[in-house]
Amino acid sequence: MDLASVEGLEGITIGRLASELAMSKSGLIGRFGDKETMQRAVLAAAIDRFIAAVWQPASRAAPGLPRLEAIVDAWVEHLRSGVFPGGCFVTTASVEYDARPGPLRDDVAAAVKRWLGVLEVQARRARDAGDLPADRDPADVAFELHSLASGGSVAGRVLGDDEALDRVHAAMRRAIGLPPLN
Amino acid sequence: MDLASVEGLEGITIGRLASELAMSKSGLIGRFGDKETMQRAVLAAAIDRFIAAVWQPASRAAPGLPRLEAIVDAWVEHLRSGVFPGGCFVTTASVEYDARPGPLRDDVAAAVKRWLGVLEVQARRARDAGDLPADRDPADVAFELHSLASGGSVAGRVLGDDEALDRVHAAMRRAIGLPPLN
DNA sequence: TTACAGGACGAACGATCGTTCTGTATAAAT
DNA sequence: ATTTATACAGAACGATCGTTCGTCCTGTAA
Repeated sequence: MDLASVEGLEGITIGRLASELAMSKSGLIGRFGDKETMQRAVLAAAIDRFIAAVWQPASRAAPGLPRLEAIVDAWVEHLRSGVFPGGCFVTTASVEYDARPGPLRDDVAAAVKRWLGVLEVQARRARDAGDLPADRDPADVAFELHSLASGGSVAGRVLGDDEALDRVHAAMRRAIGLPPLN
Repeated sequence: MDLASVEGLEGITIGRLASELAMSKSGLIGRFGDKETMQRAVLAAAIDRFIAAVWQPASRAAPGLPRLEAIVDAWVEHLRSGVFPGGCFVTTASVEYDARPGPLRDDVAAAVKRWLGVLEVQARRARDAGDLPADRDPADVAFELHSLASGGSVAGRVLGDDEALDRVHAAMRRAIGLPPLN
């Protein structure tokens, strides 16, 4: 995962990864069968880590706006933590496969769709509870949050801008009608 | 540019590009010297195309909010046009090099910084004219617009969602306080 | 004591990578 | 008309790519 977050899933090389793991190429690939299966396993592992870091703690908050706020906080904190030295894994994979059909693209799309669904459900609950404007489309809210996190973290990384994630956080809170943090 | 927008700048291969251009490998690389110089030339050409498609028409609008609106409209239209079969070039390059130092990373960072500067200037003008709230940070506005365009277009591509750019457009207009389009 | 499954190894496969060198043909300059 | 420069083809280079092969070692079951 570390290697792929920097070089991309497509940038993983059996030879290099094997030497990084102090294994032989054949010993490594024997675990998965072929490279694509290994890439899918890496992606699945990274998604699990995201869920554990963001969804799991946030799911303890009350449904609706409180949970949405908890998600946003955990999300930004996850991006800030630097668990992946190369930035958000799914964003990297999205860019890599958005124009390249195949199982990996399907896996990435499924993961993004699932996450957007989670966000949309909470946005709808928030709207039904009166915590979001009645004319606000929950799917719009979900898509906007995802776009900000994805695009913002990439821009911050390439610029080397430490304040970027603060801006992302502020924009996400603004998107769901929460007041600035301070 | 077509090839790189799909496979990424790092995914360009001298052999493949040469055969796509019906040239020999040596004939192609002879033009640039080495691969990295060629990649930088491709990136520069893509940036020129972006400027021509987005900034040039928008620069005819009055400074401040009108110009910001023109930029947003042209920007979304540029993303919609599909000039690059693999999506926004600078976003792809940002993800590829955000964790990989070198001249290409520097080029990408410089381009993003320059564009954010353009957006920030117009946001400040809009704020000074009273078209944006006085407590709204122009740099925040610039960063938010960039994040939405970048992250939103990628998400839309990987999901195969045709409405995605409409959502991006709406979110960008919302970010600068403009009313929904209809 | 034997049989066998699983994991990992080193070696090798053909293919492709980026780069370099040499030769030739065309166009420009003298 | 002759020289010079440029553009490109062709061949070859060492390196690395993903994959496959046969072999060995270890641990468990019969």
